[in-house]
Amino acid sequence: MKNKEIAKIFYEIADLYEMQDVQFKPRAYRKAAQNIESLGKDIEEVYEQDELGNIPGVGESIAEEIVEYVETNTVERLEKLKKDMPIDLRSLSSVETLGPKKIKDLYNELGIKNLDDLENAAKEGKIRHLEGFGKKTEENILENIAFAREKGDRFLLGYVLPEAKEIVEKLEKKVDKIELAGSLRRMKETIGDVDILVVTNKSSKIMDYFTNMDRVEKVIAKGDTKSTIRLYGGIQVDLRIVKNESFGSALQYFTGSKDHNVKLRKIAQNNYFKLNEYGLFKKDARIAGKKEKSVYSKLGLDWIPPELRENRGEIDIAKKGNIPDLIKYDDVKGDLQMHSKWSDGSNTMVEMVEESRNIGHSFIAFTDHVGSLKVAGGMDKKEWEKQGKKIDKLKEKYDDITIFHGLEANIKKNGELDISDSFLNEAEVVLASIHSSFRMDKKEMTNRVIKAIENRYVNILSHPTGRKIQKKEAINLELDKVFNVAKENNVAIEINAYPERLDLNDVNVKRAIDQKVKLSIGTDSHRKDHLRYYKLGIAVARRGWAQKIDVINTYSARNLKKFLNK
DNA sequence: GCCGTTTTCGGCCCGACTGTTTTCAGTCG
Ligand SMILES: Nc1nc2c(ncn2[C@H]2C[C@H](O)[C@@H](COP(=O)(O)OP(=O)(O)OP(=O)(O)O)O2)c(=O)[nH]1
Ligand SMILES: [Mg+2]
Ligand SMILES: [Mg+2]
Ligand SMILES: [Zn+2]
Repeated sequence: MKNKEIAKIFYEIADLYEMQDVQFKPRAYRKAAQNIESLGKDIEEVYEQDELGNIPGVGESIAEEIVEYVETNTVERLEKLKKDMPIDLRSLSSVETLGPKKIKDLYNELGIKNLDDLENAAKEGKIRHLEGFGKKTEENILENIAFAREKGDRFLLGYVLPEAKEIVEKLEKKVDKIELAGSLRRMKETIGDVDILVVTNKSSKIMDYFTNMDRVEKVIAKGDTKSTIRLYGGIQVDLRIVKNESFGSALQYFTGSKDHNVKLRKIAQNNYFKLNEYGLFKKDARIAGKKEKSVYSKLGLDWIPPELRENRGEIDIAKKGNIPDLIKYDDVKGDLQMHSKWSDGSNTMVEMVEESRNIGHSFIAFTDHVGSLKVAGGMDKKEWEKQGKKIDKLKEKYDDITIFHGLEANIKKNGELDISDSFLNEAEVVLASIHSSFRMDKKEMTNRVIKAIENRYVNILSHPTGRKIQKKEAINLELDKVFNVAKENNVAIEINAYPERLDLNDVNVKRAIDQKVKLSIGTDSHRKDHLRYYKLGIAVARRGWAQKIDVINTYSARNLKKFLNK
């Protein structure tokens, strides 16, 4: 898949055009880049089918450049732009307060190309003399370079969410209303910062409190309606305060995404309205603002669940009144992947069951590793049967939760599973997954996975693409073929809910839904506190437009048994 | 550069905070 590479090229072109003060092209290139990134389809396939023009935001000239890249591995336009501006734009932009205009001036006036150049110039006091710069600007730059150097990737949803909720709890008692917004409310898999919306009439007091909390490393900005802080550990938090009359429109604004907002505001314009965080206005009259729902309805749209607000077609569907009833966070009745001490988990089965009951699950499956995966404590048949005896006891002990005795088998290089049929036949749930030989030709890999799915004992294809966010690329797989075969064989595709996996991801869930293949949520818990991550799985399902019927975890234990006894 | 139930050419979202300015540009949300 060259989607990411190509998107990166177009983002870079956008940035370079922006520095040259070229109008609107940056927007066009960014939009194309985003749509290529979230295509959910291999762009080379689209190229082969000669359908590049069907990608939103891709017109004649960008399509030509995609062709150019696929065929020559380079895009002339970018090479030329880079020659004119041979600087490390990425690292310079990562310095807070440095944007395209300042970076351009710094290069033109002082020849600054990278962070080292920047640091030297600032230390030598050269920057303060430039027009539009000053002493304070120079000091800020120097201060921010250090953070830019150590700043890492975006944060994982599963790890930020609890921290964000802690901050909300601290503020909650002091304000009238509070809500998480931004990418956290949209439940995006990675999070750039924490965005919090508040209603209060004691704005300056709250801002004082917010900017003086424990763990605040730096106050980046502070005003009456908006402040930004950075906590130790690098997480940035934005706080926005509005009056109650604007709560709904502010929540709409602050939830985003940016592109979703821009499109809504365009629709408002077309209706001779104006939309901003303070409300929807007809002339000077506020016709919506208190409730988010009325902002959408006054624009002629269904209310859109935050998870869908990525400007990937949801607005057109809302206009037609066709937003589906997505799976809800309390629709899921159980967890279909977890490990215990019997393989590589760190809690006992009793502890896992107790915690699952606390969560409110009505069924769970133990899916400990079996077979050749010895590093993960892979059990042989005898040991797994011993585990079964224990599970029988647990089944007797607990009458409020159904426990399935499952297993996670490995898909060998040739597509066979690494345990015998008689072993597979004993399990109530069979997960199949790839744990080795990740690098294979796309066709070979697809055949390998399909062969596993066609195994009559397999119920769930687990962590189907093997990606780990920011750590490991997805395997080469023709997902559409895999989904098709899975559907025919009554195999569910997993949404692995572990924070760094989230595999399938949102766009691939959408493709699965389109093919009507069933989905299974499993936390892949290796400790009892991982069990809470099932909500991340639901979030991914929602972001992929899944409804209740698409997800087998919403079945009653009875109906789930039927599905598993295929 | 892209796009269209107001357009195939003329627009392209709208506002807060900071530092540099003497009325606003740049960056960010
Ligand atoms: N109308 C409008 N809204 C914006 C713009 N930039 C940001 N917003 C809104 C929508 C965003 O979801 C929200 C919060 O901004 P963030 O920069 O934190 O983005 P977001 O949380 O979506 O993603 P993140 O994970 O933080 O990178 O503010 C903009 O340029 N125009
Ligand atoms: Mg954010
Ligand atoms: Mg933010
Ligand atoms: Zn494991």
